Amino acid sequence: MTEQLKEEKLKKVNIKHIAKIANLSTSTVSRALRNDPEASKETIEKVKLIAEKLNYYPNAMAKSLRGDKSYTIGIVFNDMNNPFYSDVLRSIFEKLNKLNYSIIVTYYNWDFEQERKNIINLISKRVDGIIYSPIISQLNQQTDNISLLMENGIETVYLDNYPDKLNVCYSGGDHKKAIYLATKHLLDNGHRDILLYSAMPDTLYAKQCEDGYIGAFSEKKFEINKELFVTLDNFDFQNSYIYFKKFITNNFKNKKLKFTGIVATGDILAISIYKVANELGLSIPDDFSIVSYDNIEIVSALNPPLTTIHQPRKEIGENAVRILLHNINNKKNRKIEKSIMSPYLVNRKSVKNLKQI
Amino acid sequence: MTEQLKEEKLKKVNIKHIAKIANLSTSTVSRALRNDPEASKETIEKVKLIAEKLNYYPNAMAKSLRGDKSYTIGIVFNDMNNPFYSDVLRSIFEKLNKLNYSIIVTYYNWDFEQERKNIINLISKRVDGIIYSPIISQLNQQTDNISLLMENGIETVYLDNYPDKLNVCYSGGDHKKAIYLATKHLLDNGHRDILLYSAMPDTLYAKQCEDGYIGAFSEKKFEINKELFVTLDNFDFQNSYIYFKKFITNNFKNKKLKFTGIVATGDILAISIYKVANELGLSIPDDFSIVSYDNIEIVSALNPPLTTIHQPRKEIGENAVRILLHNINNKKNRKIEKSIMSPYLVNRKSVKNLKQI
DNA sequence: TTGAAAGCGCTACCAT
DNA sequence: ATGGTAGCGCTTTCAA
Repeated sequence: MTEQLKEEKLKKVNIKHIAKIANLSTSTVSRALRNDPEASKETIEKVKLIAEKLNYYPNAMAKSLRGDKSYTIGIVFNDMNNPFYSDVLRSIFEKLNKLNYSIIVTYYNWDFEQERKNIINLISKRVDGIIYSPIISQLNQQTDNISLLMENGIETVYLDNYPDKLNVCYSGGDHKKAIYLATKHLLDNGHRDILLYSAMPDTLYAKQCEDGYIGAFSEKKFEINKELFVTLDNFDFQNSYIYFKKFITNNFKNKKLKFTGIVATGDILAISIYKVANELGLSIPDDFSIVSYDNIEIVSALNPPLTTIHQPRKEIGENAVRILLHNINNKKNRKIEKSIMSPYLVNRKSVKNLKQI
Repeated sequence: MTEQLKEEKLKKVNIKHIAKIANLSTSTVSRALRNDPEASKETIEKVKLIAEKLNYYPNAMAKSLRGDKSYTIGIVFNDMNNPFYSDVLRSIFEKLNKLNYSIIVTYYNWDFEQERKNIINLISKRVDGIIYSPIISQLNQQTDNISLLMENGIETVYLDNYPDKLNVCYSGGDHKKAIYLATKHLLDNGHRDILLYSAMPDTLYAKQCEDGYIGAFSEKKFEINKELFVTLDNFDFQNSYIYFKKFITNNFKNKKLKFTGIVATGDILAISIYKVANELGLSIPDDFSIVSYDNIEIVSALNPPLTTIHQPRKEIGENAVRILLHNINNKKNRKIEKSIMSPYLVNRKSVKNLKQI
C-alpha cells in the first residue's frame, strides 16, 4: 500500500486514483470529499485520509466546468500607480479571499486595446463577475469595452468611475462634491484666484471635478477665471512634476498668472506640487495654498501636512464586493445599486487663511 | 438564420452551437477557430464569422482541462500597504498581460493560515506557476507553506525574500548590501551613533539588514551600540508613526539615548519618521539625519528630499516573470536562477555632513 | 449507501 | 479537408 501511495504521488492525483485505492467508485469518492450526507461516515473518513496522503487537491477547473460557478472575480483597473487603487484593491482582497474566491487582476494603463484583451480573457476564464474601473469619456459614455461586458451579460460593478447615463452598479466617491468641498474651503479662507489642477481631459471624472469647482464659485457668486483650469493627461507623478515645474516657472514666478490657492484632483498631483515648491524655494501655504483629494496615508507626513478631501477607500472596495456578490448569488433578484460614499474635508496645514491678514 | 442567431446568443455559446449553424463537426470548428492549417480557408472564414456573430468566447477552463496549461500565474504577496509591492506588481502585470496570461493575486497580511488557504486555492486552480514573496523565519526557513509548494512541484519564483538555505529561484534585491550602503553613507558623513530602525523581528529580512549595518561598522572598526537596534512588528505606516513618536519622546528628546543618524529599512518607515519630526518640531537633518531603503517615487517630494537606497522594482518584477516563464516552458531544462539586483545610493538632502562642523 | 454512466466544452487521435 | 470519438476531472442523475 505505501509503495502504491508513493507512486500515485508522482502523477497529478484525481478522484480516480483515490477511488482505486479506496476500492470505491468515483461517485462515492466525490460525495465523501464534499461531506455529502449520502456518504457514510466511515467512507468519508477513509476517503479523506487517502486524499491527504496522496496530496490530493480538487481540480477547480473541472469543478467549474461541471457546475456553473468559477469562484473567480475579475478586476479591471487602469492606474496601479495611484495608491488610491492599491488601497481599494486591498479591501477587495480581504473580503474575497476569506470567501475562497480567486481574484484575477488586470491592469492596462490607459491602453484600451490591452484592456479589451484583458476583458475577453476574463470572459474566457468564465469569471463570476467583474469589478471595473473604467475611463469614461465625457461625451461617449458607452465605450466598446463597456458594451462588451453588457452584451455578454457579465455581472459588473463599476468602481470609482461609471457611465452615469447608464443603469449600472457602482461603488465609489462623489467626485463632484469632493472638489466642491475643496474649492469651498479655499473660498472660505478668502482665496479667490484658485488654480484647478486636474487630470485626464475629456473624461467624466475631469468633468465632475470641474462641476464641483464651478458649483462652489457659483454658490458664492464669485467669478471664474477659466485660465486657471489646467488638465494633465494622467495622474503620473513624474509627469505632473515636470509639467508643474515648467508651468510655475512660466506663469507664476513671473506673475503672468496669479493665484493664491490650488485645488488638485488627486493627492499624487498635490505631492508633485510639493516637490516643485521645495525645489523652487516656494512656500506652502505662504506662496500658495493647496487642497487635494484622496487622503492617502502618507500625505500627513508632508511638510506642511496636506489638507485634503478624504475618499473612503476601504468602504468603496467593500461595497463593490458586497454589491457584486449579491447579484451573483441572486441572479433572479438582481439589484442595480449605486453606493456613493460621501467625501469630507481633512483639515491640516496647507491652507492659509487670507482673511486674517 | 438571423432568428436562429438571436436565439443562440442568449445561451452560453460553444463550439457545438457554431458547428450546428455552420453545418460542420465540432472538430472542424475547433480547428478553424485555432487557424489549424488542416482547415480550409473558406471554413475558417465561415466559422469565425459565425463565432463573432454569436459572441463566442472559448471556455478557457475546458481548454486547460483538456491540455495541461492554464495560462494563469499566481501571486502570493503579504504586504499590499507597501508601495514597493505595488510597483513590482505593476511590472509583473505589464509583462504577463501582454502574453495573455491571467494573474491571480493573493494577499494575506501576515496571516499564515490565510496564506495557506490561498496557496491551496492556487493549486486547485492549477496555475502554471507562482511568484511568492514569503515571510522567512530566520531560524526555520522551511515553513509549512513553502513545503506545500515544493511537495506539489509547483513552479515557484521567490520574490524579495527567499529561504537562502534552499535551492530555489529568486528575484529581488540585495538587502544586506543595501543597508550596508545606507549605514556606510552615514558613517562617511561623520555619524557614529546610528539608529537601525527595522521591521519584522526574527525574519531573514531583518537579519540581512542587521548584517548590512554591522558590516559597515566592522569595516571601519567602529563600535556598535545594540541599544540603537529597534525592530517594529511590520511595515505599517500608522503603526510606525505611533511607535516612533513615543520612542523619540521617551528616549531622544530627554537625551536618554543619543543618535545623530537613522537607517530605516524601508521608505514607509522613513516617511513616518518625517511625520513625527514635523509634529515635534524636530529638524531633518539638523536634529538627526536619515537614510532609507526602497526609493519609492514620492520620497523625492518630502522636505528635505529623502536620501535612500534604490531598489529596482521594475527589474525585480520583470526578472521574476522571465525566470518563471522559462521554467514553465522548459520543464526538461529548468534553471535554478537567482537574480539579485544591486542597490545603489540616491543622494538627496536628508543627511548632514558632521565633518564640516 | 453505493455504482454506472452521461455530460460540462474542448482537443486530438484515427478514420475517411 | 472533415467527421467520429474518446477523454481531461468532476458532479449528478438514475438504478441497484
